[in-house]
Amino acid sequence: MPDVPRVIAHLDMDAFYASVELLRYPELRGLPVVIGGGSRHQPAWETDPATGERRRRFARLRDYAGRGVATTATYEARAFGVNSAMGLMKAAQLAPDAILLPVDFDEYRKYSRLFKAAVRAIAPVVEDRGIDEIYIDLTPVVAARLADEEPGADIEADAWWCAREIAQELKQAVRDATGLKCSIGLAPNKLLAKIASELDKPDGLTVVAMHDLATRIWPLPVRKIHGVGPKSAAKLARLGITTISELAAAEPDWLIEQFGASYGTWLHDAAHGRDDRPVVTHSEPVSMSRETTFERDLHAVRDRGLLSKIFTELCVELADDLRRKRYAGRNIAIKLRFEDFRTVTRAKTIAEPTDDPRVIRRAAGECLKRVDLSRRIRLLGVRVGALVRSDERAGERARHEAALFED
DNA sequence: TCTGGGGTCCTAGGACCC
DNA sequence: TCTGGGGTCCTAGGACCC
Repeated sequence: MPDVPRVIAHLDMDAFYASVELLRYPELRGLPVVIGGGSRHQPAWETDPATGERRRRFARLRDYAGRGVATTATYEARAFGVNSAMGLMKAAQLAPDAILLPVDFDEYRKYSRLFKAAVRAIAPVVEDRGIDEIYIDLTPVVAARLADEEPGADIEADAWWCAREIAQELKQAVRDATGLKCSIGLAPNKLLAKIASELDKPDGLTVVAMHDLATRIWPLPVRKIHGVGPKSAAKLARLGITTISELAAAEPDWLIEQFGASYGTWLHDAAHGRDDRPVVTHSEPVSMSRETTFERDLHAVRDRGLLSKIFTELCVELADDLRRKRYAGRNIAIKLRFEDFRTVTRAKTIAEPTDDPRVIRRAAGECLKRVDLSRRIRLLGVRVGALVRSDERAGERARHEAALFED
């Protein structure tokens, strides 16, 4: 095998949920469509009184009332300023005539499996980054294809050319398998690949090599770095840094002073495009949770019965999730969000991992007793952490019991 | 008429043990 | 009487991501 440079791809599905919905409702193509909210705005069939024609009736954003947010929007809706995570009430002000569709995760997961399988058939080293994006290590694929390269050839240039061809094949394979478009970024590492995939959305294919850093990456705002969120961006702005080039020019020692050793060092490396994280093909879950925001804020005393019912339901759903996926956990935690949006958590570690709804409910109930409940509550959540596989747990018990009889 | 739901990782501080 | 340092486990909160 020739010694090819490391080539990482980041593949991001374009407006994923919205695009899946357009496969189902092609008549909505070209219109502003927003996905989000509950399930009460399901499209319904109706008959046109004039023509007798059967057609679907879709909910409009202006008719929405509630606390939901937009999960995705088509590019036509984004043109009105609607973004994901925006409250639907606010989105309705910007685009009252936009179509509103409920989220259907089962359907999106189906398409997620399809596109990931299509990619793995070509390039098997894939890291899952949620339902609609993945990292792919193309290095072995490139190396295999350049195996016959003559010595002395420009391997570096050929590798990037080859990677671009593979990326084109990946886009076509995803399209064939799902009917959906994606954007791919190619770079020497995950950090740059992630930024690259966003540079030419939708349906993009962008290569960012190290020598493109100053021209393609440095002019961008710091917020484009995956790991710089609203808080850090605001703090950097207060310090006079808004672009990645300004961040790259900052003294590492000064960044460490401002942001601590770990984050400060990382910021400096990120601005210089340095990142050696591997593409991780397998990972185990750390925690599972269920939470719900109420339609109206609930009071611990006045709404006690309803609150208790919802609390138990969350525990039952969570236990079902754990059992279905064959996990159990020792750390039981609750989360509350109050009417003023302040969030508190309480946790309790129990002796043995559990997936039993009653055990979870009891431990969670004990956590709840440690919270001051004088304010009204808008969200309640339950989480189980410190997970182990249920089948391993049986093995662990057996080993533990066997150990008791040793010596 | 503000602000979902499901996650990961990090930090700081306290308890406890050696 | 005063005074150790390291390691592990745990909790609570927060930043960030999709």
